[in-house]
Amino acid sequence: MKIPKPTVKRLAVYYRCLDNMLNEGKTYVSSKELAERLKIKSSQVRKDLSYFGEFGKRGVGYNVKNLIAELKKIIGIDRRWRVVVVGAGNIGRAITNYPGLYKNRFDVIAVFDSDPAKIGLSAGVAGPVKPMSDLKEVVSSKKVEIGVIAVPAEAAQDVAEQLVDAGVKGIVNFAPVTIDVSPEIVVEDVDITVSFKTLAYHLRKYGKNR
Amino acid sequence: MKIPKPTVKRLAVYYRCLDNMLNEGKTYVSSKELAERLKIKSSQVRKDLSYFGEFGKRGVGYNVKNLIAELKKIIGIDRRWRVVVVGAGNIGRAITNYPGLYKNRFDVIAVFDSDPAKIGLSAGVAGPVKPMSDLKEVVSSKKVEIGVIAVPAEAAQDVAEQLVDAGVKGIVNFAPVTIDVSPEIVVEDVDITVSFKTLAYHLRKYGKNR
DNA sequence: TAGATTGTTAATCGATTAACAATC
DNA sequence: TAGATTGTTAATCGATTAACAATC
Repeated sequence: MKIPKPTVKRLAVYYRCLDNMLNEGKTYVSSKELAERLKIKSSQVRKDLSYFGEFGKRGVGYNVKNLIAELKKIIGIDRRWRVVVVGAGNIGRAITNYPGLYKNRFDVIAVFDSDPAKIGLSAGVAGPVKPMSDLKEVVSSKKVEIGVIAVPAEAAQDVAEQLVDAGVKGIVNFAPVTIDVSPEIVVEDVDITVSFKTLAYHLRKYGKNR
Repeated sequence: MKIPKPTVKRLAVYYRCLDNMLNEGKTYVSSKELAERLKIKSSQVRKDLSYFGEFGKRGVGYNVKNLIAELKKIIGIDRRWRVVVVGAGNIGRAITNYPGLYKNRFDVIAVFDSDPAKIGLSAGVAGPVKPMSDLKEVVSSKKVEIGVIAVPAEAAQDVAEQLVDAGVKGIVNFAPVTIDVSPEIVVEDVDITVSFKTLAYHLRKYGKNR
């Protein structure tokens, strides 16, 4: 069955929300409660989940722990993923040491940079920064599936090609350019400034109406 | 006229792409070229722009410089915005020192943290980390419009309330919880792990088909 | 049983796309 | 003029929502 793209994004949101609810001590939750917390409709929640199976009990709701476990399987985080980061600048280092990534089962196992001055500097959890010449060896020997591009726009395409050549299957691209790779590689683009710009757009609009 | 939400997001994408094209020395661009670069349809580009005016010349295309200027006005970045960051951890520091933010006309003017051990440490471009007790004074005296939440989930709601109380009009929330503020405050949620999870979902799916 | 909530259908709503007259 | 590309309409496609029978 074809899954709507927005549904896939929301699965991660449900997972996060349920995790918070579990911490609050909730054992059961209804689609209504979940929807209210996320400011969406309860029928949306039920529809999204229904693409993947029947996880609730009529009249009762969903068992929080159980639904979390099911979502882990659906999202693909019932296992750990190995990640390398290219670029030891602000973004690269923040990603590498972001506890939320490890918590969500992504292990950054190495950080690379082309700047000789940065090689050997500590990159926190991922040990010292490694030279680009080590990339291929590390990716293949450690069976790394995901590469993160955290370099300036000019270098992004070249880094993308090196990552693909080294053998990663997916790329998270923080560089502000569209990269061009073969279609079997999954690419997720993240532009940190987009949310600020969207905010500016809405703030401006509100201002105009006053 | 009602503007589709996806259109607003794409405006920022067009802006970024045109900026890259300008750097490549392009003076005119057609909707076809822009669309190919972004892997969308040319009619989508034209439709999106048509909500805001007529910016092209039939038979010729769009003047790159001119379209950039128009998009700046539409998005709301024909002026600079003042930003404060709360949380001097990995994410807070990366946001503060991210050159792309400054380039896109967002000025981080101060960083705050509740941890006494972090007060006074350098936060790069924004000077030393300030205590939360200074937040209200700084926001009002410097006329700050945007607040960034870069604290752990548990502290996010409290920080959101302090930011609103201090007078910000919009919030970019990096904490992995939905925050609850009065509806005239514009909130953009950013979850860094979502793109990794979406990647995991697609990688898993591809694997299954093999 | 009575009350609650699921899973699913069908209707509605919103976004994308093709097509083409207008016009540079 | 001939060729190209816009701006816009109308058709299509996809996502959300309301409604309700099923059932815990």
